[in-house]
Amino acid sequence: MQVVRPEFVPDPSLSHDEMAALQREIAETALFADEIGFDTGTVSAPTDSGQTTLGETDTPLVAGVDQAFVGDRAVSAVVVTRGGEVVERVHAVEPAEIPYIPGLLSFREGGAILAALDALDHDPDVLLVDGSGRIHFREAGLATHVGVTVDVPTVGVAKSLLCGDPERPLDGGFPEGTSVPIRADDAVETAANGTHIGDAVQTRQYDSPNRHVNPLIVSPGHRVSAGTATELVLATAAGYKLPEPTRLADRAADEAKAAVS
DNA sequence: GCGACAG
DNA sequence: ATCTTGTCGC
Repeated sequence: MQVVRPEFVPDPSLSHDEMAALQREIAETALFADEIGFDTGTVSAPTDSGQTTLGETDTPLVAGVDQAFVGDRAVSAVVVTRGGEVVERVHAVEPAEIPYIPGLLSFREGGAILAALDALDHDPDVLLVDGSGRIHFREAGLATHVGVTVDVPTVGVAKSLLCGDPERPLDGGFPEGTSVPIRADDAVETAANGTHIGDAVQTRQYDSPNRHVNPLIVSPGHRVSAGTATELVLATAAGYKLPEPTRLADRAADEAKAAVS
């Protein structure tokens, strides 16, 4: 898939202020409401009702995106799935021009992700990107930046909270299948306090009282609402904390990294 | 100045 | 993200 908005391709040579300014533009261009070309109810993980039904060419393509690093190089892997089955896997290696800076992650990893997406033969209906989307200081996290640049629906799937106020403490997690709203606070400079910017989502939980799993932090990237983002993550989870497309991309990134090392 | 911060 | 063995609990 190709870049649709060249002006938003992450440029690592920009100053921090210019990066922040670009993110504000991206956030204004982003759509945090549903504009997806498929039915959320048709999305599923492998372990649901057996395997994929014969020839489900109508089932949406859900891709997982994840990165690994080798020295100063970023390895981005994209795994496209349909009904829980792998349809395509690609990866790209690009130099990581700048260090990790909270709030500016897309300028470090974005280039490698766009390169990997460019190598794709299939055009995913939605991308599950590791990191934040709308849950970001300027509502323009990695998932939002990538989604707006290629104009494809994206969901941010993070393992920890960057900013925002969870409606309830996240420590200890919640019952499996549950989600808790995360609202904008003073750290989110572009949104009014209280705005629903994402959810803490419990894709997995233990039954025993002396062991628990912390929730995933899910937020809209582009062209999806908070509710749909959470729904998609829960629908593609298959017994593990990470949704299946993300897990597969995780593994693919590690394998590609090993091959590059 | 202090705190807080995805991957 | 990455560096890494054992270890606690199902």
